[in-house]
This record gives sequence, structure tokens and C-alpha cells, in this order.
Amino acid sequence: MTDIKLSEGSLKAIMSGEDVQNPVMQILGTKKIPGGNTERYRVLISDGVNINSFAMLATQLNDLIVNGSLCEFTIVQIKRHIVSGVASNSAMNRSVMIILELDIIKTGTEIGFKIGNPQSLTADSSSTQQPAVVAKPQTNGSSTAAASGNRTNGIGGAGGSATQTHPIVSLSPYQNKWTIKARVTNKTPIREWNNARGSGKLFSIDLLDDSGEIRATMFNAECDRFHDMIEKDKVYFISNCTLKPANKKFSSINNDYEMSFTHATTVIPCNEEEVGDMPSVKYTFVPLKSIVEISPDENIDVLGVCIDAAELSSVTGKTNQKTYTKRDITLVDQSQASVTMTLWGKDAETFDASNKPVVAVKAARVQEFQGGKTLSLSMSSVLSLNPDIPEGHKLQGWYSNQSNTKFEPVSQRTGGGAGAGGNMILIREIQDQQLGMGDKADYCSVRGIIQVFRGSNTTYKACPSQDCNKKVIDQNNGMYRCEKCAKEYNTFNYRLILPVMIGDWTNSVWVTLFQAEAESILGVTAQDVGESTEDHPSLKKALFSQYAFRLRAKMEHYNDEKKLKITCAGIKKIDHLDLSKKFIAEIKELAGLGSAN
DNA sequence: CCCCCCCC
Repeated sequence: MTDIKLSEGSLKAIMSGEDVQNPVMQILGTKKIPGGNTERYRVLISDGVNINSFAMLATQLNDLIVNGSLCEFTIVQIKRHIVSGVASNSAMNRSVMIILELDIIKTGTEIGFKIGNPQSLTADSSSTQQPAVVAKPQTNGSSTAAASGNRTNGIGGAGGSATQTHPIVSLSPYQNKWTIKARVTNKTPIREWNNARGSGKLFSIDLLDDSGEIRATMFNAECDRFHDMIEKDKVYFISNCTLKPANKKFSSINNDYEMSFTHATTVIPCNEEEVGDMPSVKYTFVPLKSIVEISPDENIDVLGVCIDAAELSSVTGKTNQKTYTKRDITLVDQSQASVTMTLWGKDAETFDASNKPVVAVKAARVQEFQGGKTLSLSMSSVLSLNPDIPEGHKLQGWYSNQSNTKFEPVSQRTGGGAGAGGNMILIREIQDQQLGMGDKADYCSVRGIIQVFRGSNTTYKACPSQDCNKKVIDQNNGMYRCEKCAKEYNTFNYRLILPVMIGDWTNSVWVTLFQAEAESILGVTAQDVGESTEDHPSLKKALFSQYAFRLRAKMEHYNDEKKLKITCAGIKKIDHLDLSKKFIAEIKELAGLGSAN
């Protein structure tokens, strides 16, 4: 027998809206809830007298299921929970208990049996010990009307306790009789749109409660009605909105749905007392190292120490002539990676990196730049400096103990080596993986031997002005005309465009090398090659040398013909000793030899 | 119903 006592009757009390502190219960089973993009688990939980099969685990506790900590018979103490709208016995059938925080008191294997003979709470609630219960009395005067049931008509008065609102995670398009109590964690300015499908204006907000978050958008009339009223960081009761599946591409908000306000929507500000301990941001941080795996245009939450910040600069938009202020900052974290993140406008102007602040960003946009990944803040991003959150303090503590840590730069454009973002592949795999077949360029790295040079016409006469490099036209009078600069010069620079065939044991491909990489391989300057009247001898010397090539593959269209164009975005010498060590380690691990771990 | 979010 066990000496642990379950909190008998606590489930009944909780589901009736009573405030029960730290009840001890037993897990009798867990089950993954099918559908949806978010992994979510339902738990069968017992207090020794009753079983509740309408309990769910907040997603931040999913790990406990995955690592087996919440197996059958586990005894837990529930430290924090919420219940969806309950006020009457009849509503119990539909209410859901969400476990937000728990401690494991004893593992399931230690216990090994079901305690007591608990009966289903929902199937037979009339026969259980207590009569019908109503929600605990409210603290303000407007409670009488509100306490009569699971309200279907939005907020009646300004009342409403936590037990009478619905958790955000419980919202779905299939049920629209709900009221949420949520904090506005972000609010966009009004934006107007005009496209083939019509025009209008809108703004959106991000809403957060203990259970989760959701984005809400206000169009046209609702845009006018709510824009001035709704304030960032304030808490509101909101009801009567419509829900639809969220398009993940445009938001990092962790919810499969998003809501639109309608003419029927009501929004009531919470008074101070009602706000309670409503959380103020919910992050799902991505380790900086993993950013290489994330597709461009996705939004992610990141946390890092800012170890460097560039000067403020300004850029002009490509499509409009607007000037934007920007500042690039560098973040590092415990994954021993660094990333470049661009701040814009006011965030850029006011940013101060002098004290190496911890920076948290909700919804930073992932971008690809020359094969590396960078981050950029957008309209929907929220920047927070030295946030008062456990992860932030932990990171700060960790960083203060680092001295010579080398950070893998995920934003670096060249990365010929096998480092982060290197995705070292075999040359055959360029075809196998259909690299370059999509709309965007694909990057990869290969180890290849230079097998063939195109020996002649490897240089061209380029515009001498800074950063132009366009081909100039020899006017045959000592002057060279650049069409791009619309100018004539009395000089030019030679530049290299060097097609080479590189191969490994699986295949060969033609790759175009440009100035820097070509000079590095040849060991001579473009000028030398250009001025040489015959094929430069350096070409022969470089033949059969081996490098790690960073490649960029993209489909190019010439008239009706499509052709895969592969250019070199960087090269790196191969450290054969180091590489051999890596191979040996891999072989050992594959063969199950030695002590890899 | 938007989904623009910038520059190398």
C-alpha cells in the first residue's frame, strides 16, 4: 500500500468552479488528441473518488508525456489549473480542466495500481455525493445574472470570474458560445489593402491567457469600432467572434485557429481586480542553432544575449522610395550559435547594446541571405529587452560564465565546411534532392575535386567604379563604357568568371566560380589572368585540387530553355586530418564500436 | 476579407 492520500472530492469541486489548491491526484491514462498542428494530450485523472476524462495537459507539459513521466498510476500534485466555463451541473459535461503546472509526487511504476474505485464524474454526476453546485460567489455586485449558468450571450455585466470564462485553447470553429478573458500582447497599426479581391482596412491583436494564445483581426467596421478602444497590455472579456484555421505562415502565434471580430463581438475591459495574474507574454523559444533548419518567412520566438550591434543605417525600399532605418544586432545563446537580427525604425534607433542586454523577440521573421539565415523584426514582432523571465535570467547567468566560447554563425553567407547550415551532401544528391527546382535558390555544400577548367575567356573587363563590376564596352579609343553607370572610364578591372567541373565519387557538375573564389583557387589575381595572352598556367596547377564548395543552385530560363545554374558561394580548404577523424568517429558509431557516448 | 513587413 501507499501512504499517499489523494485529495478525494477535489475533482468534483474543481469542475464546479471551486478554488481548490494543490490537489493530489492519480493519472490513470493519457491519450494524444488527434488532429490539429499542435500536439496536445488528454489525461484520465482520478482523485480517488471521481475520474475526470475531460482533463487536458497544457502544451508546455507535453515533455512529461513524451519522456514517460506521466505514465499510468503516477501521483501528481496539481499546482496550477484552469477550468472552462462551468457554473451548473449540466454544463459539467462540456467543461474542460486544463492542467498548467504539476509536480510528480510518485512515479507510476513505484505505485503500480489504481487507488480506490473512482467513478466517472461526468456520466453520473447526479449520483455523486454533492448536490448541484454553482460557481463561487463573485466579488462584485453584478453577479446574480451571471451566476445562472454557462452564459451564452456574451458578457452580461462587467462581471465574470476566471471560472466563467473559456480558456483560449478550448476555442474552435465548432462552438461559438464562449467568453474569453485575455491580455492583448500585441496590437498592429491600421493597415489598408487594395487587391484583386477588393479593398478595406484592418488591424490585428494577439490575445493571451493561461492556456494559450490566439490572433484576432478586425476588418473595416470592426476596425473602426475597436481600434481606439483596445489597448496593448490590457485585459478584456471578449465574446462572439468567428474562428477559422490560422495560416501559420503569417504568425508565430501558437494556435491552429485565428479569430475575426464581427458586428456581434463584445469587448469589455477587465477591472484591476478581475485581471488577476493573467500572464503577459508566452514565448516558444527556438535555440539559435536550429534557425538553420527553419524555412524563410516563418516566424519564431528567440532569446539571446546581444553581443554586438552595428551602427544605425538607412535603406531605401525596392518597390517604393521610402527610407527605412535599420540596425543589425548579433545574438548568441546556449546552443553556441550566433545570429544576425535586423531591427527597424524606433527599435533600431533606441537600441543600446552597451550592456549586452538579453533580447527576447516574439515572432521574429526568418530570412535567407546568401545561404545563411538571418532574422528580421516585422510589424507583428514584439521586442523585449532584459525580460524578467526565467529563461532570460538563466541565459544571462550562462553567458556571464563564458569567456572564449566560439559561436557557430547561422547568418554567415559562406560556410563551405561542415558547420551549421553546411548541409554537406554528395554531388549526386543535387539531382536527387531536386535542388534549385523551386522558386528560390537552394544552397548546399559538397566536397569536390576540380576535374575540368574552361581554359579561355575566363575574365571580362569590368566597370572600375566601386561595387559595380558590370561588364564595360571597349570603345576602342582607350575608353570603356559602363551601361549601368551610364559613364565612360579610361580604365577597367579584370574580373573572373570561371566555370569548372567539380566531381566526387557520385557525380560531376559544372559550377561557376566568381572573383574571390576563383582567385583563391588559382592563387593569382584576376588582373594577372586577364593580362596573360595565353591560358594562365595557374589553371593547370589548380586542376585536381579538392575543396569544400558552398553551392547555390537555381533554375535559369533562357528563352524556352530551362537550365540548372550552379554558382559557388564560398570555398574552404579541406582539413583532411580533421575530416578523417570525423569519418572514423562516424564509422565507429555506425558499427556500434567504441564509446561514442 | 489581410498576409505588406523593407537593405545587403
